[in-house]
Parts: sequence; structure tokens; C-alpha cells
Amino acid sequence: MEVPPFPKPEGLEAAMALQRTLAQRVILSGSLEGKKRLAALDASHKRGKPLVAVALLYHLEKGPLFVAKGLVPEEALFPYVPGFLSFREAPAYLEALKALPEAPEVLLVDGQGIAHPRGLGIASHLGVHLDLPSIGVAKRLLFGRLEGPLPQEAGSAVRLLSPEGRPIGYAYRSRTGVKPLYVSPGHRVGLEEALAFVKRLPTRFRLPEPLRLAHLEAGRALAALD
DNA sequence: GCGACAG
DNA sequence: ATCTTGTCGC
Repeated sequence: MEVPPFPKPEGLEAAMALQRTLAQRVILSGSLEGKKRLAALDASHKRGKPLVAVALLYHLEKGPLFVAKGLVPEEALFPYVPGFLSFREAPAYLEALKALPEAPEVLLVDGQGIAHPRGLGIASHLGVHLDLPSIGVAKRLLFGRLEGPLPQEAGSAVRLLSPEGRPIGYAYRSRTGVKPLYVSPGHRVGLEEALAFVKRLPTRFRLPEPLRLAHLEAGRALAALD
């Protein structure tokens, strides 16, 4: 698919300013009805090696269709700073997306959507950059708090609230007894619609299958480098 | 000053 | 994310 160049900010000040600008372009409405082709994005990295990103094209009815990879040399990587993950990982994701035979209708990203200090987690950043609907699925919380207790039963969810009390996503129990996932809209999708979309993905273990497979592929690709 | 802190 | 030993549980 076609991918616009991704500007690299000089430092955290510039990165923060860019986040504030792009956050204004995030659209928090839209349904994903009828959208069946998604790209699941995950990355893997080891010191002294390039960052490996995987974009796994997945069809809701046909399953996995294609695995594309993107590499960024360690020397070229933005440092990891909580709140600035997209500047580190997005360039590798975009390389992987370039290698897809067709554009996905939805991006499913390992990380936050709008549940972020400035409203622009990596899922939102990629969604705005590519003008695609996107959803963030994170394994840990970065920003916000749960509205109440989250039941142990698979399928239960409670809203994620910003410090001001605005809903920014959900804590979601994908399987009974597992730690919750944190689902937040990235771009061009509503809060409830984002959760509904994730809920209808096949989930054998904690992570929805598309993301779990992307994670496995990224790990394999990293191990295969040497 | 203290705690929190995606991947 | 990775590193890292044993350990608990399905």
C-alpha cells in the first residue's frame, strides 16, 4: 500500500508539539460495520539488532492472509520514552505496511489509541498518518483509570476514564482469569465500536488471534536475523 | 518531592 | 521490548 513519509522530530519538545497538533485531527466516530480486512501490527526488538515490525493482513472470515515485515536499524531508532512510543516504532510499521499487497480497512495496533496523555497513542498516530480507522489494544495501562471493578468473566469490560472523567477506552477481559487488555479507539472509530470490533475477533488466548499471530511472527523474524 | 510510566 | 530460573497450573 501507499505510505507517506514519517517525519522524525528532533527531540521530545518537538515530538510533543507534533502530538498535540495531530491529536486535533483524531476523529472519534465511525462504525466498522462490514470491514473485514485488518492489519495487526506488532514489533520485536533486541539490543544490537534492528527493530522488527510485522503487519499481518487478516480477514475476519478467511483468517491470516499475508505477513509483511519492516526493519529499522537500531542506530536510527528514536529512544523509548513512555508517551512517545510511536516515534520509535511507527517507522518500522510503515515499512511493513508498504510491503502489503493491498491496504487494510482497519489497523489493530499493539499499544494505546487515545488513552494517552496527549490523546495520541501509537494507534491514533498511525491512523491519522494513514487516514485509516485504527484501534489500540494494549497489554498494560499508560494513562487513565478504570471506572470500576472489572469482573473476572470473559467478555466483561469497564470504561477507562481520563483524569477529568472523560471516557477514553475500555479495560477488557478477553478470557476468564487473564489480565485485562486496554482497548481504545485510534482514529475514525467510536469508543463502543472499537470495543465491539475487538470483541468479535477470535481469541484463543489473552490476545486476539491477529495480534497474537503478528507477535509470534515478529519474534520469529527477529530470531531469524542472525 | 513522590509515584507512574504503552513497547 | 529484552534479560532471566524456577515454578505453578491446565
